[in-house]
Amino acid sequence: MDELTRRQRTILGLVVREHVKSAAPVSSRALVESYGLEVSTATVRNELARLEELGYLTHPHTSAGRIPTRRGYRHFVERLLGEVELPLHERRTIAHQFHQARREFDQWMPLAASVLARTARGAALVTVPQATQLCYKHLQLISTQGRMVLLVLVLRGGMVKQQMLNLAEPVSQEALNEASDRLNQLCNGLVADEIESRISELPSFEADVARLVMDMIRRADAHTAGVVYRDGLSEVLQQPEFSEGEWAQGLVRIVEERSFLEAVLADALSPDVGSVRVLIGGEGHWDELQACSLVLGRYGVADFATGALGVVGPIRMFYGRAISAVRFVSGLLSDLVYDMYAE
Amino acid sequence: MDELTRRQRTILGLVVREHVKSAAPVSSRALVESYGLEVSTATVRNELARLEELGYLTHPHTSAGRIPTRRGYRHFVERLLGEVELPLHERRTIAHQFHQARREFDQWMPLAASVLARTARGAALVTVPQATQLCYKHLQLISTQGRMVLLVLVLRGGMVKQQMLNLAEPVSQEALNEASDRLNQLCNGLVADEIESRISELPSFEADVARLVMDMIRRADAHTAGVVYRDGLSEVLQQPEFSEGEWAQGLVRIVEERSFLEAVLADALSPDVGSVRVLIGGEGHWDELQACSLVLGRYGVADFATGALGVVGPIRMFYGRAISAVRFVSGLLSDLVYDMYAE
DNA sequence: TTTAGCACTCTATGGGTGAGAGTGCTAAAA
DNA sequence: TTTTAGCACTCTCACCCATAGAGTGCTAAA
Repeated sequence: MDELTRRQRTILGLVVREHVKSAAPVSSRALVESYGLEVSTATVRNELARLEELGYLTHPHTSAGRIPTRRGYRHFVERLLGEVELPLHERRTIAHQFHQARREFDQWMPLAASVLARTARGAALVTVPQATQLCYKHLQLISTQGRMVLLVLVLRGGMVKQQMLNLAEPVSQEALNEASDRLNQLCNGLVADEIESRISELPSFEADVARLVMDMIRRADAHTAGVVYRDGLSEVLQQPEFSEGEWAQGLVRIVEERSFLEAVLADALSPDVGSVRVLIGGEGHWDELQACSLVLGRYGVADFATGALGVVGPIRMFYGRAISAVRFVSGLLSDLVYDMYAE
Repeated sequence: MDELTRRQRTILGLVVREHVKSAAPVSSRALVESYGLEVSTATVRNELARLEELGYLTHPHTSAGRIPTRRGYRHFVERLLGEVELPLHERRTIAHQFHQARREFDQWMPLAASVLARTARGAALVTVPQATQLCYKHLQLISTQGRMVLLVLVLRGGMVKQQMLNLAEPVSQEALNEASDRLNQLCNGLVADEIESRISELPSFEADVARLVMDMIRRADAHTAGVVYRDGLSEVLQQPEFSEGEWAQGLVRIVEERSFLEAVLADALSPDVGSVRVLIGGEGHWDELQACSLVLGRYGVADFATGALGVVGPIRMFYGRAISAVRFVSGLLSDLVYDMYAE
């Protein structure tokens, strides 16, 4: 992997930027004219040929301009982009929106998805944060009718699960309150296994409820794992590469098919909160994603609860905006999650 | 609007069925050969010409076969389809799945979407049920750290809302329990306006919480209104009419853009629980939906809580399957919702 | 090392052609 | 009056060809 000269780096950067803007192959003339290079088209052509030899650029056919290869994009993202940040006014607006919504848990994910989609100009994906260790915080049994009871379980971190249960015989709300209180005293802060070990200390009705609660905690992960908030898919589908042809398939699949998304996340997402990974054109082993790139991040509080967020777009996406948007929104979400946890 | 002869109806029905299967224009020969009609192609051609004159069929060009018009599909759905039902074994399987999930509120919507998509062979949309009249059922204040408190509000019908609040000074969990109890006694079964009228009866801390609760109840509608579960979009996008060209736009927009879906639902969805409406090719006033049809239903318990569900597909969808699937799933969901409500 | 000049290659476009599909019409048959 | 066979007609589709234009690669000179 030879070093590139300064001029080669400049030209590679310009080809990427121009192609991202125009969606068409970039010619030597276009580069010289649009960016006022101080050299002739022939010189640029020589450099383009060299960059192609090195694998950063390619040709659709002999007499077309150059387009970046995956490797070209990768080099652009890792070496040429530098540290990018959203403009201050955008950061302010976004931070303000998150501040407004800070109290309303239900709003966080849709807000994050919407902000990401608009800021990064791509389709946004945000998963619900998953607690690394789920533990009991509070339980309430609420009688609804006859023998039907609504069980509301609050886990540490504010996750709330609900389930109906059907009792063998009617129980008054007062009795339900007492049972709830007893369970709350015994189980506060415990994980599923610890609850299991204390079940024997409980009267039979409470023990039944506790068993159910254990189940709910154990399955809570699986249920929420898949909940993904999305935004902006239809805008991205209007990009020329998707407007016709079957490239749109991969884009729609990653946004709509939970299992596909999970596979890609498992493969490409970093375990570290705050880090951002870029997956370009499927990186050779996701055929459906040849025309797409993903910018993926993880947010939350390590060892407590983390979630994933990302932007999907055509391979010629605005990487600078996407990366800085993912990083910035990830930070805001992490702050919100952090505030929810007792230190 | 002239009456059609029996033979014309038969032929119209066959054209629709054949076109739905083949996705191509249907020729007179194809009809005679595939369906063993006892007449010649010339006779069929005469009838086809007549059906075209009456507006049920059209031609893409002179020497192509016929395809149904919106009117043709409409007639097919309303007059020719008759009462359709899913085969018994499918109904059994589906009912069984819903029975398994009956206790787990969070599973209802994704299950319904997944079943609908697979059964109707289209993209499924299911909205969360919205209570017609939201009323207070239970509240719990849970201290998390220092001055942060998690407020969990249960509404009648099992809807659970949560919100963080930041107190001016720390309050112990015991005091929070007492406040919760007082509010629960006073507010059980009340709607937002009734709570407002009783706020003066409460001590200041509880009154503040009650004001917040009122807000939450009033905004609960707006928040959940938009929550839509989806499934099967990527399968539908593989249909030939969407695989290239810009028809896919309308399909993706209705599935992904909340506001667009809401506009269409407001326009086309019947207010009656259990009824099913069919919107064919946008019916002339939704341009984006020219290539799509929707089969929409409403489920729930009238005057308590209802939601919408539907199937979106190409205009040449399997209307029989879609209608019966929507009707059947709607019934199952309605039963679940009914069970949640006190009579 | 850079550049001007030029030959070369490939695409995109438009016209032209022939095969094939399917219709509409007409006139005869039932 | 309805049905049908036969046939002319129309339109698409696939293919080929020629041409214009874009853009490159190469060579030789600056």
